[in-house]
Amino acid sequence: MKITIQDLADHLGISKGTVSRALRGYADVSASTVERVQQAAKELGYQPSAVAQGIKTGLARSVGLILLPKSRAASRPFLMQFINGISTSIAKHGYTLTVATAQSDAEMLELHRDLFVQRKVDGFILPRTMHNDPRIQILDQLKAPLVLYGQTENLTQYSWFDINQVECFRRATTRLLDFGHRHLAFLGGDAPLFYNSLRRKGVEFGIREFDRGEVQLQVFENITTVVDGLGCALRLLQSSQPPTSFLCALDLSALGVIRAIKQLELIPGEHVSVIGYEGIPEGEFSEPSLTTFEVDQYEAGFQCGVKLMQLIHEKGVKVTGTLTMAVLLERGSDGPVRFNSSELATFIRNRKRLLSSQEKLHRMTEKSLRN
Amino acid sequence: MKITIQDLADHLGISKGTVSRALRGYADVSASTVERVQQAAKELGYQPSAVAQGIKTGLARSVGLILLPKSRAASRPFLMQFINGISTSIAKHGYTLTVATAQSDAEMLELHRDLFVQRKVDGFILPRTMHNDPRIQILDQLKAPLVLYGQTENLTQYSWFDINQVECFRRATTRLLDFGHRHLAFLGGDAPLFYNSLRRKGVEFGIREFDRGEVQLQVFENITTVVDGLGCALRLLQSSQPPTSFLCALDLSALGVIRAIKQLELIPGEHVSVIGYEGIPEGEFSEPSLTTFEVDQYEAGFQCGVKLMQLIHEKGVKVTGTLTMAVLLERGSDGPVRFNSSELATFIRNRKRLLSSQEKLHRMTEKSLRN
DNA sequence: AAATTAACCGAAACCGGTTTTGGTAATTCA
DNA sequence: TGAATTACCAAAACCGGTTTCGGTTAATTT
Repeated sequence: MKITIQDLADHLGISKGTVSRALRGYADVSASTVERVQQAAKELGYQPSAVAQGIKTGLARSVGLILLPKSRAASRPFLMQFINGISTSIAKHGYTLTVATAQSDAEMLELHRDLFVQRKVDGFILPRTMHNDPRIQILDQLKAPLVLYGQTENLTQYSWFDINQVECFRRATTRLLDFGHRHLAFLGGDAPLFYNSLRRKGVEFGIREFDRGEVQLQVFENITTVVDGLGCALRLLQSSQPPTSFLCALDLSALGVIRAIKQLELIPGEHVSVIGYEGIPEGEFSEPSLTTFEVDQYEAGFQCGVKLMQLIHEKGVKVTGTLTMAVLLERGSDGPVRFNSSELATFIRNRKRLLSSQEKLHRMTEKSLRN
Repeated sequence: MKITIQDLADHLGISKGTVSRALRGYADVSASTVERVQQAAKELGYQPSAVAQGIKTGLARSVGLILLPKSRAASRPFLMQFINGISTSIAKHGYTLTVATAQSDAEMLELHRDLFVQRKVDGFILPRTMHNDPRIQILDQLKAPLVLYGQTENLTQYSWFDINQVECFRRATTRLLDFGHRHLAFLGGDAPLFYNSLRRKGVEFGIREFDRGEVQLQVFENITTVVDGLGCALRLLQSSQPPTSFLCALDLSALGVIRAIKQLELIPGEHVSVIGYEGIPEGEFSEPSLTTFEVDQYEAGFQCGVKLMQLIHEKGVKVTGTLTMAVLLERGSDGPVRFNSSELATFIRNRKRLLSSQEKLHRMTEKSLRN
């Protein structure tokens, strides 16, 4: 059925060793033979079996990416472009991407081990790095090449790629402080993931640089979805000391915050400011559009792929870490402070009280417009 | 470094053939030997190399999924759960998923051919089926096992899985007609993809069943993003014969339509109805929430995986097609017709004219509330 | 012209498994 | 008790490649 190297050799009347050497570009094959072999390979559609090649070279020519779909919120938006980036960079080396999913942390670790021990993959890309990431420990034992997308402890031992999230959130914070905000809330994401502490650290740096004692910061964690952000912001805004601005670790929660602000009949970007992070498409079309940092997920995947190829192919190569910046998209959800926290609290209280009368007015307007 | 079957055999003092037969469950190995081998394998952490196994069996134990990231809009939301479904079902057979991305249609075809000829994958899952899908033609030539996610021509020759989209859109249409709508717009998606004609057909069936001559349908295609839907709906609603309801082939465009309705100061679900398809998370939290059909992408991936495993392993197995239903989520974006098309047109015209005065009124309300 | 050297290629070993073949020892049957 | 099975396992062949080794022929050097 499928044509093998022996078929090709028989067809040409030469030995399969010579065919192999001709195709691999060895010097001890005459130019005319190389030409004949290449020609025949093309005509007969011969391509060497990656499986058979792998047995001798010890390489599967595939890299592993293992996903945990239960952590749905954060991994969904970035997946396609990240995969695209990885796939594109490793394809240059004849590599493909093996994607597997695990339903639990334990299964995830098992999968990493099994895929490598069974030689289904030659190395791994680890997204969503955690504190003391258990994947790293296992793969270290197996001496499996790996590249982190994200940072963690003992970074000098690994190749990694990441966005400088500390700097992003420092800038975002400075921006809000420059706008005159003095009551900030930081809505963190998945607490066990390393990014979360980086982003919080950025906020704290920004405040520390600036602080003359009058800045208030409230910190929350595990706010990962629109609903989380909505609920958290509703609660905070109706407290006695509401924040006048929100720094959100994730765009999704930022969109929830915007929704909360609107639900309270306030204007996001005027009465309350919001800044997100990630650059998901929905942020562009929300009302107002979301001020956020746009992360190039394609580039992230691409760089991770490049680094992994280096680790696998260039022996003795040193590990490398790369830190890049995300782009701040200055859009409509933040701006100069209008009220301080106390004023905002009063405003919100009054508004609530008058909501019914406003509703009534609204209805009247509606009615008058109807004909 | 890595332990091989020979290492294990040496360690046990038996031949590697016996080790292999013991692990594969052959009958001509004594129970005690099987026990010893399994024990030692576990202790030494031996797992056979999938690469080496593959050379004899001719199988790579991997299935291919090739994505076209340029068609970003439609493939993004469904990817994670679809991959999860595939991966979960094929993992039961020791299979993994090989994901690759192509930047053009030509590259996509090449990739399919190469991955199969190089034995990197044993078969393919083809999402987003097209009319006369060129992938099928190529894979047929190679006799590569394949499963379609979606339908196409000559369906009896292939295994496939799909949602009964004709029925979904027939029901959606009937629903709107029962609500009293008589002016419908169908915003189709990617025209070359097969799903698009199915969904349109469903709409047409629904109308034909019902029609007493008074139903008007406008059909559009290639409305695949929020922006597309927004633009299209804005234009239609401001025409002289605006539709009172929108059937959208994609949730994303439906969200755009909702936005357009709100931009015209109309209330979605009251003044104008919208129904989407796919069940993306954003639809749950839009205002109003989107009435749509929820597609179980995990299940789709799972079934595609199951069918592909059948094709690969059970020789002489017949191809099978499966059609399931999506669940209609009756939410807030549709409802009984309030105005007919002419009335709606008038209403929108008046509203536009009065927009400035309403704005003024609004501002006054704002002001009065501020203190 | 003889001796080297270079060019080229076939043969064989090898990679890590699976599967077939064949042989020995123990058991069962006549 | 001898013959025929049966149980078990070692050895070898095989899968489809890669790579090493060694030999033949032609070209170059002395």
